Amino acid sequence: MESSLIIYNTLSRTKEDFQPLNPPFVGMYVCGPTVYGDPHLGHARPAITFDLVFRYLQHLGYKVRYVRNITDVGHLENDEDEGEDKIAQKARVEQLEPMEVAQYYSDRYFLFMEALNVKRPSIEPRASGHIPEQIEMILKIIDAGYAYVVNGSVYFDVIKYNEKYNYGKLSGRILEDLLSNTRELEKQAEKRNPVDFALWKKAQPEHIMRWAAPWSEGFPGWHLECSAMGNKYLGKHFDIHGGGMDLMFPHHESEIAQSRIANSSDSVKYWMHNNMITINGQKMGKSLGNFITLEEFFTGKHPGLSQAYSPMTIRFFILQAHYRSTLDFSNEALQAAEKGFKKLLSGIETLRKILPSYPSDTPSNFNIRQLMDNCYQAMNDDFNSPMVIANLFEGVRIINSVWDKKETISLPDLELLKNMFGIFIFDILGLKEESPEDQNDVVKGLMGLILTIRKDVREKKDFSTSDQIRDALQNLKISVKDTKEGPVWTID
RNA sequence: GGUAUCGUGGCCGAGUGGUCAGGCAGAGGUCUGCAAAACCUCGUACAGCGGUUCGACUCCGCUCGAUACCUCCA
Repeated sequence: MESSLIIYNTLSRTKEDFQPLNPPFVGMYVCGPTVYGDPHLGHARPAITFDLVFRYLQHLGYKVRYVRNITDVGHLENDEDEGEDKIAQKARVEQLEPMEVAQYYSDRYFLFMEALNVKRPSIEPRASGHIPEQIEMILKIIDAGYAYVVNGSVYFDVIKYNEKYNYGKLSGRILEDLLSNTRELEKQAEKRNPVDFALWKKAQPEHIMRWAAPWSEGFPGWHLECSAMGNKYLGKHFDIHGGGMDLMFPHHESEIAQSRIANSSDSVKYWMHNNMITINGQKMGKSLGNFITLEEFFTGKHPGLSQAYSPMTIRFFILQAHYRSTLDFSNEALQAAEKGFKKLLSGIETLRKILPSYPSDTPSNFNIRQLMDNCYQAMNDDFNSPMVIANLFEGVRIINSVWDKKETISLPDLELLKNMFGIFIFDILGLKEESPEDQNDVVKGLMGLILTIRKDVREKKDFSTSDQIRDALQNLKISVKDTKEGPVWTID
């Protein structure tokens, strides 16, 4: 395959040619959700970003194994929790088993991801199902001399690691700076150094989620699950690791360190990070209390929302920005996305009705091949979906012009255009038509009857009655447009 | 304070050393009984100040501003 795909690698801070380690196979690991709360807009961005990557790599012919974890081993939320496990705390509040909570929110996550037309990854491993692998990894790191045990907990020795390797090569951090910025807290008294991170934590008595390990009954450190599961399903060295920019430090930096020591090998060739979604310029996050759940978006039931937004509107909105840019949420921006998406969809409908121009040797007066090349070039340039969308809108303009008989299109070009729209809109961008309402036969029959009556009065030039019917339908959220081919109605 | 990313027209958002993003909103026009849709035309946009250059929104420096991460824990 001669794709000239280039990917921005956070590790080098440059765009690099994408050369898989073992073509045509590609291994991709993406940090998934912590299932302790309802999925919100912040979950949608990485899911859609890497869904785009997954889809495009597959389109190019790669055999992709895409692994996205489910973090169901509880983690702390913020300093208001007193060292209590995220999931365990929620469980106590709701009087549920921790795994019941994890199950519930995983299901919710899958449900909303499906609504966003995000493809299920090849493997969705759970951290709780990979405790032995994580313990094994810790043993390797201890054997290699880069971890130490204190009171049943195990910590990674960052200082020692940094003597030989570079702790900070991903995030641009410099260890000396990190050290000078840290202060001593009694909580971290077990650590030899504040920059060290936990591989295994001994569980406190109130901690519900716990597993037996050589050092104590406890639970694995947060960074470990991704390293262990990535290693298990993709091997020591794999192609792509993705996640949100907020995970770059310390999470991914620490993953690099652990894997390097445990596997005696670099773990990841290309690091990809999607940027954040902001709301009023601020990161959207649970701990900030400014997040809007996906369910609230879909139903419109949130004080900050002036209306409901469909899953495909959200998806289109996200794809209209490049994944490495911040994307600021507002009702205005989302409404613009909704209208733009509708325009794109109506372009597709028109495309289905278009016939090639007559006579059959009439040439097209525009270049479809060029348009398609532009789309591929945009995708090849670090997955530039906004550029693809811009070219699709150029396609919509052509479609409408041909429909209005203002431009001509040849049969081969028409086929090419249909092909292009199918590939880019549905296969690669993963958008789909939202059949807004399953109109039953009664509705269809009634509308047919009403529009026939309206047609009759229009022919008699009784426009006041005609407009009265149209206005009344509009009040019922039914729009009627009089086209050359007759009236067309849609439910808004 | 450190690290990183970024500051584009009313809004969202691409991109480039010297002709074009695109969407939404707005103005005018064509079409239409009207409306809608569609099509055509229209906007002294690139935070500020210097520098490099024949030429910078695009490269370099500084200033200002924004956001994320930088303590525990994940």
